[in-house]
Amino acid sequence: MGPLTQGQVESMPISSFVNGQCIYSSGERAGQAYRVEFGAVRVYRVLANGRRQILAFHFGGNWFGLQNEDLHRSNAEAIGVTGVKSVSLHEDPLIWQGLLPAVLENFLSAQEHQLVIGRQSAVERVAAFLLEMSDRSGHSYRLELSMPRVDVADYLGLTIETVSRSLTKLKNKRIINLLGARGIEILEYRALQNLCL
Amino acid sequence: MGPLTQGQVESMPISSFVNGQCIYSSGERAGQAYRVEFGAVRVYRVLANGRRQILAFHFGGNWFGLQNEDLHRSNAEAIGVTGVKSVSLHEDPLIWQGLLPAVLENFLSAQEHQLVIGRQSAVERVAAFLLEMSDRSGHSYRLELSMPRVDVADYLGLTIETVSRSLTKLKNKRIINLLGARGIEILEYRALQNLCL
DNA sequence: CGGCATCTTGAGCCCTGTCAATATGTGTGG
DNA sequence: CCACACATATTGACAGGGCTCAAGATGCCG
Repeated sequence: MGPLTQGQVESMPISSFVNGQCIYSSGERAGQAYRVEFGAVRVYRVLANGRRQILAFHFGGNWFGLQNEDLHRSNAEAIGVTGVKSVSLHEDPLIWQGLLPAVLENFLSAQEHQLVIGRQSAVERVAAFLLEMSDRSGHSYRLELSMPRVDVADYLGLTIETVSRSLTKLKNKRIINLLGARGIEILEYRALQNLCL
Repeated sequence: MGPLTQGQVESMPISSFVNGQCIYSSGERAGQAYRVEFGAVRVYRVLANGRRQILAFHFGGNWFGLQNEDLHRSNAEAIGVTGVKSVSLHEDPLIWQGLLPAVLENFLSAQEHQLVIGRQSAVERVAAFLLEMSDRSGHSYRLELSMPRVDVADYLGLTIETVSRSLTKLKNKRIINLLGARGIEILEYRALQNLCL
């Protein structure tokens, strides 16, 4: 991803996390950039009343935790067994050059997601989510979601019940198939795309 | 903002735009970074069915249009009479160094906004919006919104009717006062903050 | 002062959240 | 390999917040 950081990152050891383990949390001192090696990561924020919004999911190769400020404003947790490499942002100011593409990518994803949660209905959001997951796992038609329904809901700004109902609707329309609790089979890729228009 | 770009930008001429005029639009060739000199800018995307989501508002000093890809994915329009300076991103690759803080700032704003449109009710969104506008105009208690209701609605993922009703609710609670169509007087700053928790 | 855009208010409905019960799946220990 | 227990997911009934459609009010500019 970042050409300049390539060597510096590759030489770092992998930190391993178990399911649900915190990688960093809000209020902590920042100063590291992280890259997922295996597994998955959720980055989220919580409102005072307990409502949670997942800002992004990160999978193998994705960078996260990129920020200038000294304190973290969000939390990052492992989803399942997860490996992460990290580099310090303070030591070498030039490190940012290599990370810029990653920052822009994260920024673009955030904007993309604004559109989904701002202007789409429940089924449309779920459809968009399935497409995103499919695309990020190499456009595969069969995939295992790495996160539970709660995470999907908090990512899409919905409740787990609505997510579940939306999935059922898509299943009844023969657009997808549900394989167990986490498995998804996409039967009509185009139909999903049409829902996101 | 960007120390390295300071000189290069200052020497650029100001391009002027009238209300509603397009600065760039989706599909166009990118390659410029823009900075608002006076006036305001809305950056938005439109879904195929016509639904619009405003991703961000930009005011004096704010950078926008920052992206790596060759094509724009969003539209930028002037709100009122607006002046903009721009620098080319291709000529000098080092230009990005100075722009990095601006990118991170835009990224952070996008995340902040995800929380608002993902997990807050109508009144809460409007309250958050008023606070944002107040903060960005120097924490003033009296302000003139530079954009019409439809822009506020498309920014917050609501309809103009709901925005209007939410403002009325805040007025009835003596938290704000409405001064004409665009004027806002904040009576209870803390009350607004409490709504956004 | 008149005309038009913008904003507000009202009535009704639908989508999604809430609360509650049931079902499914997973992992552990016998 | 099965039984049990717990976590996770689905389904149902109901209520409420926000959207839609429609009318009226306000403000702005010529």
